[in-house]
Amino acid sequence: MKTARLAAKWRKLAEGRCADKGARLTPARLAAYAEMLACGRPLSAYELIGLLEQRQERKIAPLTVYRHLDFLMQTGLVHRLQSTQTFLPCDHPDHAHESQFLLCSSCGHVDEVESRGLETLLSEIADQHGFRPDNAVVEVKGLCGSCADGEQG
Amino acid sequence: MKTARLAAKWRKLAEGRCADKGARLTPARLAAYAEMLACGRPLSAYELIGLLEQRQERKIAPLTVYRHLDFLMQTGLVHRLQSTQTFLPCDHPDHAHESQFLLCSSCGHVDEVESRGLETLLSEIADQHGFRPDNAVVEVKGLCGSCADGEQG
DNA sequence: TGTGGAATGTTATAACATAACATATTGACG
DNA sequence: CGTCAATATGTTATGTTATAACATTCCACA
Repeated sequence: MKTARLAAKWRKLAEGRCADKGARLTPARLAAYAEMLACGRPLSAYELIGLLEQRQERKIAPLTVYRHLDFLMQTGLVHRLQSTQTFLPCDHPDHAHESQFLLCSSCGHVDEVESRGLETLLSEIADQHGFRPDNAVVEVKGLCGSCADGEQG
Repeated sequence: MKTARLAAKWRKLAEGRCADKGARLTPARLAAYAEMLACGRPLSAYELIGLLEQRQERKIAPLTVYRHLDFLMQTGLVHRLQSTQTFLPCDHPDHAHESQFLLCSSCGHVDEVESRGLETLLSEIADQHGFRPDNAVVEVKGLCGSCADGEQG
């Protein structure tokens, strides 16, 4: 199968993550992951299908790609952005974590950040409401540094 | 038009919000809003269509309802939950604000909370990354008080 | 009372996601 | 090695969410 090139470092990390869980990082799954890494921006499932079809010169059913995405999310290699219905490779695949995202509405760039402080505060807020939190979606829309600069000088 | 009953208090608030913006709270828009308030839980657009069709005994095109939802969101009367693709009437329609949500994955109940502290922290985090925030999606999934209690005694 | 902007109606289609079932691949184990 | 069970993939169809393009109606205001 013809796949996007994937730096050895990322591949090692991905294989490590899967091995930990007894999960199989098959060629098809790796191909989807590599394509996402190569792209460098969030992709919708159907954009990803398009890229993979182009690369592999064959039809791929949506379900196939959704299954790969589910797998990659379960292993923590990929995140889903709820506010744009897109998927993004994790920026810190070397450890499990909750993430927060800064989405630039101008250039589409997404920054993945980790703030223990924010997670703590969210827990406290939940607690105040008698709520037992499981996981939190935090997606901030705005302008990234470059776009904000460009806008006013 | 046959619409769900809407407490005078909410109606006043809604009319006030619209008047402020020179927006017209038409019967159809009011009907959609009333139906959502009457329901008491988040609704998908198509669920709302179903309820309205039942109430009014006629077909309603998706686009119609999406337009009403867009209007209600612009006026701040309704929020959209990104992680479930559903819509929920605002719990504090008497003032503009950013909201955070606690979504119970067991009973479906959603609590809308406001935390200035959280908003401040999000701003700080954005600032640290040279990001200029516009608005933030914060949706915490977990178990509400009743469901958490029920689960373990 | 006409007229222009806002709102709604109508039809069609795009975009996102999963169901149900068949087949193939893998790996553990006798 | 063979075979069985589990996992992964393929195929077809369908369900769900959302918008496009254009016609018509409503309503405030000159």
